[in-house]
Formats: sequence, C-alpha cells, structure tokens
Amino acid sequence: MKIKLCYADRMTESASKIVSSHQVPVPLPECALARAIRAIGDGWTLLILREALCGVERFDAMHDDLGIPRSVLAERLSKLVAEGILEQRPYREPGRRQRNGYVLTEKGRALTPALVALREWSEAHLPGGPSRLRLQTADGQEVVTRLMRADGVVLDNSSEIVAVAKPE
Amino acid sequence: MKIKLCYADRMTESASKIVSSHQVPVPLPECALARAIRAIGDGWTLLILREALCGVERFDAMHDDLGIPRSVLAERLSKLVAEGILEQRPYREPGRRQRNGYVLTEKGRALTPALVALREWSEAHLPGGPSRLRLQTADGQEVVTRLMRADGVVLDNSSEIVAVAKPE
DNA sequence: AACTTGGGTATGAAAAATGGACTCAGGTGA
DNA sequence: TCACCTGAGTCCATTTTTCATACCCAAGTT
Repeated sequence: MKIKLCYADRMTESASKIVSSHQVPVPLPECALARAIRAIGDGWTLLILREALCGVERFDAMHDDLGIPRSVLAERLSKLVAEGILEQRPYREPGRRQRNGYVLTEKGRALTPALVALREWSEAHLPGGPSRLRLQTADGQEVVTRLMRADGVVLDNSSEIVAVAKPE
Repeated sequence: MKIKLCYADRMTESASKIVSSHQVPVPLPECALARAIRAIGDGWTLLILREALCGVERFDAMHDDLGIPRSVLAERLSKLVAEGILEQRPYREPGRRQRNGYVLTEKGRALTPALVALREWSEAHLPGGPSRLRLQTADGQEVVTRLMRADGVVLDNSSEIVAVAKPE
C-alpha cells in the first residue's frame, strides 16, 4: 500500500466548487487520521495491538493466538517497536534464560479508545454474537467510548458530524 | 491475511495459568474487536471510509485523493457495499448520464467514533503537525472521543483498563 | 459520426503474505 | 560432557495481492 505523499490538483482546482461543508479533500499528509492509518492501519498490526492490550507479551503466544506467520509477526513487532508503540521488556522465568516480551508504551496504550470504539461498533453492527472480550476499569465496570463536543456534552449517535478542512 | 478460525489449544491448556486478569486469549471468533478488524482493518479500506466520512462520493474523486489503484478501489468499494457499510447512491448531473456514488449507511456512519479516536491519537502521538481535518458538530464545535465507565463517568487517560475474558 | 468523460476491467510486473524448514542461544537431564 | 529441548526468531520457495498502465463501455456533446 503506497500512500501518496500529496494530493493531485483536485483540491486547488475544485476548492471553489465545494458547496456544502462536506466534500473536503484534506491532503493526506495534513490529515492526522491518514497518518494514523499509515502507522497502524493493517489487519495484522491491529490484531497484534489487541493481543498487547490483552496483556499477551510473548512472540510465541501471539503466534499461537493469531495464527500469523512468524516472519510477518517478527516484521510487525519490530516496526511497532521502531514506532514507539511497543517496547521490549526482558523477563526471565525461574530456571529459564532471559527473553523479551513486548508491551505497550504510553503511546501504544493511548490507542485504547480507538480499539474500544471498534469493539463497540462490531458488537452493535456485525454478526457474531456477543464478544467475550471485556474491557473494564479496575473496579469491574465496562468501558465504552462516547463522542462529545469539546465542551463536554455527550453526543447521541444521531447527531450530525461534519468534516471540514481547516484553512491552511 | 488469513485469520485463523479458532485458537490453538493454548487457551484451554493455559486457562488455569492465567494469574492476573491480563493475558486473556479470547478466541478470535468470539472477539468483537477481531471481527471489526477483519471487516475494515486494512489501510485502503480505512482511507476509503475517511473519504466517505468527508463526503467524497465518487470513484474518480477517491482515486484522485488517495492515489489508490483503480482495481483495488473497485474491489474495496464492492466489499464495503456487500458488507452494508457503504451503499450506492445513483445521481446525475445536469446533462450527464446517471452514475453511482458511494455513501455511508447508518452502519458505516457508526464507525465515526473509531475514526475520531484514531485522529485524536495521531494528533497527540504522531509527528506531522496539526491536522487540517476537523470533525465538528453542526454548530461548529470540535468533536472528540472519551472513554467512560458504563455509568457515565469520564475516565482520564491515566486510568487503568484491564481486558478480561467473559466466561463462555 | 466522431469525440469526451466518468466509471470501471484486464493484464503483466513487482511486492507481500504464507507455511515450513532452519538457526541460535542457553538450560536440562543422563 | 553431550545430546536434547525451547523460545524466539530467520530463511526461502510458493502463492496471493498490489501496482501501474492500458483498455473498455455507455451516454451525452459537437
């Protein structure tokens, strides 16, 4: 997947044609969402982050859980470490030699809301029955995501959201 | 990416070894998050959803914006339509023949919180400067996502979230 | 009739994923 | 000591996707 570094001229030539605030071609390099997708937007990477969120740290455990080819897992793990989303944590079991596991960094843990939102969407809109994966607080309450306005008012899911391009 | 249909035996054999509530290998088919990732977790698909969220409806506009190969775009769009995330909306410009655009269904719009969360993560943790893509309410206030407990209390981002497997 | 345009297909080359074998280091048991 | 085991990878041949470019088609325009 080769993401283009810049938009074609469509934006400039069509800028005056934008009537509604919809139809907003923000150039990819100036879009935080596009950058996030470039960083973690691939199926195996997201599943690896799910494992990490569940506290699975070891190469072989991830390999067994996901059925991912070892070479792909190795490549994705090192990419996530290079990006600062995972870090290696050496550990040793009694009577075993030292090995490294992979755990989320602060930056990696900050992806929790996105993963929770995906989980909620899936439960609400995809077939497959209820999820056995629960994400909860230390005191056992389920965690959910909600859209809010910047002033803290929670939005119901019928509210209209519009995408606009900030003037450069 | 071939996601395994079921876990290896690790879960059953290791079930008693789970000490902390971390290390929770929920089988992939019983995990809503895994199902969401299988449905939309690939880079081009996420970028197409971003276009749709921005109100871009036409094949050629998406092609120009993303630089995606036409064949890949055609394949992804038809998959999204088959999954009920996008729907074709025929339109005709004056003096032009009828064509179809692609717009989000209700199910597709329900992905907004996940995409907003990704955008926020990117702005907070990836380099690249501020995003020009703004998501806001009709009255112009920025929209954000927040983690909450089920009882409505907003969690700050230092709160500990634990993943647990519901008993089957 | 010839030309244009949006919205796709077809095709061959290039890149990535897959699955299985192989490696390597350190610990264990005989 | 030496053969063997294990976790954590690397290597490689085969298959599958992507990529880029060219081509196609239907309706409207000149």
